[in-house]
Amino acid sequence: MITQGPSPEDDYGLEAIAQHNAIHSTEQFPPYEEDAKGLGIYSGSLFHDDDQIYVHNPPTPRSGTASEGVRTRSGRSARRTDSPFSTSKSRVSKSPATRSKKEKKPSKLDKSKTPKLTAPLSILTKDMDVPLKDMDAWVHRPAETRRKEVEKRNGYVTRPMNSFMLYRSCYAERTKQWCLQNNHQVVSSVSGESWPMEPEEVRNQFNEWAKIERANHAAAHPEYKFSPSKASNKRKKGDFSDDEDDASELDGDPDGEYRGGSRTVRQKRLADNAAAVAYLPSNVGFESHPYYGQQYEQPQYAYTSEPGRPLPSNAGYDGSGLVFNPQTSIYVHATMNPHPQYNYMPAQDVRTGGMRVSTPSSMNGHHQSLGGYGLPGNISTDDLFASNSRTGTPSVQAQYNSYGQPVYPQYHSYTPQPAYQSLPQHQQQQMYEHAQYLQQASQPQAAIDPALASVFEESGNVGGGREQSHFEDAMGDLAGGGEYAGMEYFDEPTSPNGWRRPELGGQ
DNA sequence: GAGAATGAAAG
DNA sequence: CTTTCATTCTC
Repeated sequence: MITQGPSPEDDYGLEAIAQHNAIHSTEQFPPYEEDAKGLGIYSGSLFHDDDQIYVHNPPTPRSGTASEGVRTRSGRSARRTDSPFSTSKSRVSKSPATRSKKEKKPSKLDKSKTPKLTAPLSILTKDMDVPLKDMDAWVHRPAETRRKEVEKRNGYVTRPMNSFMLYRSCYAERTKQWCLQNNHQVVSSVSGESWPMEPEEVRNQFNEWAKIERANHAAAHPEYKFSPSKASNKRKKGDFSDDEDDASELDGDPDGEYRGGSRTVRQKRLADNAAAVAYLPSNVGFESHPYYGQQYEQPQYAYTSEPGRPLPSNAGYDGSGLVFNPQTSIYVHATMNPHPQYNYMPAQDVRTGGMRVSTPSSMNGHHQSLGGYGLPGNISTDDLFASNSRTGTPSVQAQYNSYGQPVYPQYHSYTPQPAYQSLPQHQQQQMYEHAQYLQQASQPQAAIDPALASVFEESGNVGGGREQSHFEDAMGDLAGGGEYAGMEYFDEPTSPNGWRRPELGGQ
């Protein structure tokens, strides 16, 4: 991260926006050298929230000596996203003394392949024709489908994807297109960089999906238990006990010889999943159910999870806040918002008076409006049609996937105003400014005059004739080494995304 | 408990 | 190999 990159003088024509950012960011922050080209993500758009200004603070590996959080296997310091759904007790503190291993991994990935993003992928790729993967449909795959996948893998049960994996998968195609390469190392890298930049609502949405995915995965494979292989033998060749022990504890399934040692399915520890199974209907078999016939017609997504409030007879919920639909044997959505104070979107879809929802993902308790971020789901038809008329795209109609769920092409552009209508004046202003900055950050060219952004959009330069790749556009100063100009990183952010008030002198 | 290790996708 | 996060294993 801190690595002194080539520090090229060429700034890919991003001087304008860089200066713009610098103007805003250097006022209250010690000016870094990299600031000029730092392309501070949100630096210019100090995000106001009730008189509080938040600054996105990417991790600073060097400075974060106190407690910089988790480190990945590769030694990189993991960003603190503070997943609201993390069941594990914050694995936050990382003792500074424990740098026994490699403090930092050089990362063989070529630096030139790790572009510095100016905005999250949800913004950068919002106008691309490449459709996003319908993660909502994915996480709602019926158990039957899931079991077929297992059979296809010769009985191997994979782990459910976590929020980031879902995110990465969702944007993989667009990311590849955006970077103009098929290297998934790059996709992962870019996704990893984009993930902490994503707005709260976006990450919350993927956290929701991850939660749903986990629940449906557990429902489809009640006997599954994650059991990582003890193949730490690779490293500690010393304590090479044996992996035959694992074989002994196997339930004796015939199909277990494929992947070395890794037994992911154990029948013995059903108790561990008892909590998850407890609220399941007795007929967990559910092979004969037509999955999504009426699932989304039913109003169970309007339920709240207030403890004392009974749920309708056709729904139940567990401690995780997911609603289980017995008719489909599928978990639908979470009903609780663990961090409501971080939502700057209204609790209801103000565009529709909270009445209409387009996809189940918007049926959760959050009622987030993510259409602007190009996420599948949460896109009202109003947005689609409005965008349709704006962009001139041929009829944008909801199509349905094999699960009977609507899948919307992502033709719409970010039109934040409609979502703000019913908000208080000051909130409208906040969100508008925030959106404007994101919009601007996604289009460095438009930094000359943000008003021209719409012209850019409608000029139809998205799909075909782009002479220069986004990849290069967004490649910032590599010398920055991952630091955003004038930013401070707090090890204990006041919000899950690392946003925090800079306060006065701060640090 | 903390920290290390694994594995989810994918080409 | 590459990413973050969830989970389990190991001291």
